[in-house]
Amino acid sequence: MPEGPSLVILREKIEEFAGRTVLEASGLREIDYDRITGHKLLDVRTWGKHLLLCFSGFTVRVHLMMFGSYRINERKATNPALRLTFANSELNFYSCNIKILDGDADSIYDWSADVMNDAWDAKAAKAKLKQMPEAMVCDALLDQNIFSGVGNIIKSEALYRAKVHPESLVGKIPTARLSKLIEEARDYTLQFLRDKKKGVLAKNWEAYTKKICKRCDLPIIKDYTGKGKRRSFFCTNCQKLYT
DNA sequence: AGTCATGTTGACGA
DNA sequence: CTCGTCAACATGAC
Repeated sequence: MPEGPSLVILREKIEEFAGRTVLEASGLREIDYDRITGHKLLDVRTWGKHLLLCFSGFTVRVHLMMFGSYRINERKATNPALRLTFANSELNFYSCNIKILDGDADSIYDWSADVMNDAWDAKAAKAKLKQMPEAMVCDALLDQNIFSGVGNIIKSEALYRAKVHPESLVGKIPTARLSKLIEEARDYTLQFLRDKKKGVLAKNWEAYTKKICKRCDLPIIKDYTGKGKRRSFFCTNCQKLYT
């Protein structure tokens, strides 16, 4: 379920809960739910794949990890990791990592690292990449401190669109090509959001899960790349390997 | 039924 | 200390 755009969709669905007071907080995790109970939800934000429920002086971070799900004014059969009960409404988060962070979200998060955020700063991303020349670019794209919100689908799509092989070393990629990749990461992430809303996400994949390269008709390679050994889909003919 | 997957952290041993 | 590997969490599609 969760790459950055999916979290934006979640945020948009529950934004209307901002301003309401939590009558009761409960769930399966080992956190202090009582700290939330009785407080007014001030804002709903996201930072990459993090959903941030903002209260005065603290922030509840919800991370859906790989299998997380949620229900709004509905319940699944299983117990939630977090349930927030409001007057006549409730939010349920299942199989999520839940953490209460001290302080306001603005003091914790660097919004310019979030590919989904208006404050996204491509130059800052490039500067961070320059600091890790020996890293494989497939790993760098999944680094949430650089490309917060980018996940494994966006990784393969951005690399394919920028014509860069996933196992390329960051420091060996020509600077113009690196800028192109950063731009594609941002642009495809925004397309992901539009496509998902329209229900055409998978239809517009050009590399992820594909078998044949639409550009050259040669096979798309599926391999587990980088330190993370995460699956990558790429065309060795169209995507240049910089080493 | 077994395998795999849009994610991340922490333990452990070499 | 650091690196790599594995385990853990947990759900649903095929």
